[in-house]
Amino acid sequence: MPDAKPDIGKIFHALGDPTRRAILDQLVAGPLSVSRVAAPLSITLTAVMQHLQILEESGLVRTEKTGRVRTCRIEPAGFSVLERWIRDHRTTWERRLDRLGDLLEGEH
Amino acid sequence: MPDAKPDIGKIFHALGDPTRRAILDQLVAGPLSVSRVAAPLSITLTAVMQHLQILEESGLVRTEKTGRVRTCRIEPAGFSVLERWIRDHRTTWERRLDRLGDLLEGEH
DNA sequence: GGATTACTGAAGTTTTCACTTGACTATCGG
DNA sequence: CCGATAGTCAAGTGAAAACTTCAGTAATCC
Repeated sequence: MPDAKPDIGKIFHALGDPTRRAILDQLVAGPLSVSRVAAPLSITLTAVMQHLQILEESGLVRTEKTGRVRTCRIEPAGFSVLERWIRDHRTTWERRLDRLGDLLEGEH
Repeated sequence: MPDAKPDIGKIFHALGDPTRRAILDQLVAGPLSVSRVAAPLSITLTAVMQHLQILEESGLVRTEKTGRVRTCRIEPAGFSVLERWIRDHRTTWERRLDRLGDLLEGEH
């Protein structure tokens, strides 16, 4: 099972860590092998793999192994989930703020 | 100091916890006192306060005490920071995907 | 003013997280 | 085939996170 169901909690948790955000920033420039992802980070390869696993489980990254090298790339679908969550929540409270606005306007 | 500087790491961390997302969902319907926020959650008032503090430090929520009751409300500015982060990152990798598309097109 | 309400503060506990070490497996190059 | 390369597995460590309990304090109610 390559990636899991889109769970907004996992996505936020994944993005909560600065190292994982740094990994994403690297991958934005194009797919990379695990060692290449690890190179600029001052932590062990193992730690990087653990981060990649969390990113993959969140649906933000997809990885694929060919031969002995595992290639990691951004999974845009994961970000769509995130975007949708924010859009939904924002419109909800904007509606609420609008109602509040109407209320205040009716007051004077 | 009511709220801190917008730190995307703090925001993601705050949103990573299901209880805190539940609190936000409540506040979307309008401002509430701490006890009212705590009522539907099966944890202690103290725990709720700790969550509220994290939410406030992330800039997603603003609280204000009048008399003996502290009122909590959503802080839309916090969400703007989040929105901007996503938009920025999304456009970055969309540009990358476009370049990739051009590349493939030029190949055959 | 005494009880109640609404929160606050300071511990202490348990779980989860980020990270390491060290041993191990599976390719690839010569 | 042999050695280097690329990644994987299984524990273990230390610190941070999410809770709890319990003892305050400060407003409000009667």
